[in-house]
Amino acid sequence: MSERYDAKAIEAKWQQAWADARAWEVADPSDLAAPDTPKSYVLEMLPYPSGSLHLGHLLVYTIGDVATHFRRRNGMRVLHPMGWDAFGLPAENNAIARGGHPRVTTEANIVAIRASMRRIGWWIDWSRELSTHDPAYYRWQQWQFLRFLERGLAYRKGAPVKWCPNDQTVLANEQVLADGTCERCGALVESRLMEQWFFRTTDYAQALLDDLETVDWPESIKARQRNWIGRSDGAELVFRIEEWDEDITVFTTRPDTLFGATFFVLAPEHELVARIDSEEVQAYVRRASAKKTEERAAAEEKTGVFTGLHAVNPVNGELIRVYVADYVLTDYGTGAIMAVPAHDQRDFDFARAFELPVRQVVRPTAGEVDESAPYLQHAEGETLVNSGEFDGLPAPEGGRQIVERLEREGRGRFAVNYRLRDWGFSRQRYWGCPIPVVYCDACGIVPVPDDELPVVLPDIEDYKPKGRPPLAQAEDWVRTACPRCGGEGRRETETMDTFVDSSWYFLRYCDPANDEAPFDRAKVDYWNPVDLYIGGVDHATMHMIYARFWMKVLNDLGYIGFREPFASFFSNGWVTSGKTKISKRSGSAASPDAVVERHGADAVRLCILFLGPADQDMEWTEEAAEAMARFVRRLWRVVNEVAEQAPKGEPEGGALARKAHETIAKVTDDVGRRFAFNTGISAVMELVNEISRDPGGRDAHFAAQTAVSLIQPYAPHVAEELWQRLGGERLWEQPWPVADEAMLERETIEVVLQVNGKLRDRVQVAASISDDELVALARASEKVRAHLNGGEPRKTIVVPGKLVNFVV
RNA sequence: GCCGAAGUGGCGGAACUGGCAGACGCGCCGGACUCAAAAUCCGGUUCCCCUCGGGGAGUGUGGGUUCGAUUCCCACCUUCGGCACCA
Repeated sequence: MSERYDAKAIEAKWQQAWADARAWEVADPSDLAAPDTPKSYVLEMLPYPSGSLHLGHLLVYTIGDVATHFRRRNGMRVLHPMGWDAFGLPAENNAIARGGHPRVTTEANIVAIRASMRRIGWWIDWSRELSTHDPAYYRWQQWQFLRFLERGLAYRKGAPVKWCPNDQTVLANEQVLADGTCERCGALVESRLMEQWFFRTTDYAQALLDDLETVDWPESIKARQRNWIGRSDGAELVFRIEEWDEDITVFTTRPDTLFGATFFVLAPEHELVARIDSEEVQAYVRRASAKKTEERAAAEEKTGVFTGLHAVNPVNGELIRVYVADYVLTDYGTGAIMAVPAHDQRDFDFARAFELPVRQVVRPTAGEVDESAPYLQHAEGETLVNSGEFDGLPAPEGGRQIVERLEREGRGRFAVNYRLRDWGFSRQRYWGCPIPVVYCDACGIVPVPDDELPVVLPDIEDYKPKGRPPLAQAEDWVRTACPRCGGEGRRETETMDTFVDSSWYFLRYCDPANDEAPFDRAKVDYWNPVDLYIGGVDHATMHMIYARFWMKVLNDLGYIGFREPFASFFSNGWVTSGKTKISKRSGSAASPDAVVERHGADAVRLCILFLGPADQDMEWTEEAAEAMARFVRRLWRVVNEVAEQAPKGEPEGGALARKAHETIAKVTDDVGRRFAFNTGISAVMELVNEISRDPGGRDAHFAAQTAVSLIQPYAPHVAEELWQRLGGERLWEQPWPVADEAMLERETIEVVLQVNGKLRDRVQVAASISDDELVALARASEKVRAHLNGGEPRKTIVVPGKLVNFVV
């Protein structure tokens, strides 16, 4: 009998061996321009060190780790680094609530998480570790910001912004959830007019949309980004306000309905509305702005007020009434619309409430028109009516011709509108990267010179925002000489959104110690784009859009040679542990530390991937962890038996050897191409079951070596130990096994014999059998003959290697 | 409303380009080893009929293509996720 399996001892032993060999570090090739081996950059989204590791981390980093091992052993130079998204609100709020500097708590968390990660045995190149709160890192972020600023890609403007009253800071649009609450804390977000820093993401809206075609991402993630960018094709049309003789542009996707515009609406926040000298109008505007965005959308009845003004329809000169109504949004399109109640539900509702005319201008070619609802179709089958010279044209064509005419008259043009808006990135909080500018009364906004970077975040006493950013307390820090005129200047007291930190961190891993530039272009161009990016869907529209935007800018500025950061993306599922019974012994809920302590790292790594497909949500259960611990023990026992009993040497090509080769083919496909980790593990379990039937027998040694080698990416420690017991050395350096195709061909295969599609018999035949021989063999089968009833088949279907089917 | 994903045993889930549906695991049932229990090992486990051999039904529903459909096509139902007074 072999000795008891001791996970803790084996895992510690091999982790020490790898550390001694510095096995997990990866060097750049000696010639970056002509690399010796293919590279692969495997990256998971960097963790936020606000607490300790959780089961979600366990999944993400184990997926990346398995991919890392697999690619490494397939002869690739694999970069698999780790870093810390250290800035951000939770650390700061925690500091406010419990005292202590956010840096202290954050760094303590990093120490703990790093220890957990090492205990799990992830194959991470710790020599490239970075943290976003390190001045050596954010120095270069400030440097890049200044390059953006020079090109006008970072700018300041006063704009209505989303304000979280709980976190006392501005939020980016992406950080506000659909129900109008803060993505971080859940508080209802307000709208405020504030001076803010923005990045010009809208300049890149079309590129962000187009380049989605070039990346290998799940369709659902691409769809979310398309949705978020929200391209609409239509036209901008110019209406004149008759009383003021002033032009207002509207955006519409339905220029074909222009003759049906029977009134005109301005958003309450539209700049012209403030100039309307009417107490009734201004009272309405005040009421509307008091309402939350959410209430506005939920309102059953359309509300609004007539301004007394009239707009001139550019296509026919018709005068229509101008209303102010809050169903028109200020931040989409131009904040003004032409209202076509006959063909738009919202305009129809408003027209009903205010008894405005409804004029149908698009008719279906066949069928009756229902006057009680707007007619919304817009296709070749629909034709224009009541539209002057354009009558009878198909709707889309009519729309084109209307815009073309207005274009000639200077009253319109084809236009594209995006839902995407510029990224507001300044935050009125302490724990973030300082924005390196100085305000000077004489010179305005003055960038801090490159050689004075980094602008280091100063220590302060109280992190709580009190109507001004907490950094304003650091008066000695704020007061500084203007870099341009030397006069009195004040430093920017707002900090950057943490999404800036995570927009380029994957570049820094390629050259983490560089103190002369953010990175060396040759190194970054060698490793990037990231070949496999792994993370949660929750970052599909924030981080993943910002990082793409950042790369496009860096490419345009000539700092990098690629435009997309993430060539392929794997979106991992959520892990829950709701139903897990908390063990009385451990006394704590399912945390990676606790489950690793109970079951060992190998079992836990296997378990998280065996629970189900890694891109779907899953539930962690103690039963599942026990099951995988059981498998590891079984593997241990079976392989040890093989090591003691089975003859070594070349495989003899028996059934077990064949099974081993089949398993190689299956696992290679599952890990390498399909990311089907659960079925890959199943295949190895199946092989181990086979071996256990006769652990001293023919081919058992080879089969055991194969099983151990294949399970190595999942359970590297036990695999290493067992490999050694089977007589091998340094499994981590062994090439990934290759299925012997010739053997798979050589052996016999099972062929299914059918009559009329029904299974009648099975025969084992040589894989090399010819179709004719196979058919003859099938005819000879008594079971088949019984169903042929002595007759001749009408048709014979042969699927090579699979079946013969006689149709009678 | 628009966009996306998914419906398979008691459960998690397999079935890669149309070819033995239910791999692998959990749970359950039976057995071995134990004074006993735990652990471990062996066998069984979609449902319904059947005396053994076996037969019939079956992958959300209804059609279709095909010798053959979980897989392809059409229509529908349900669930989950994203976006949305977006002009």
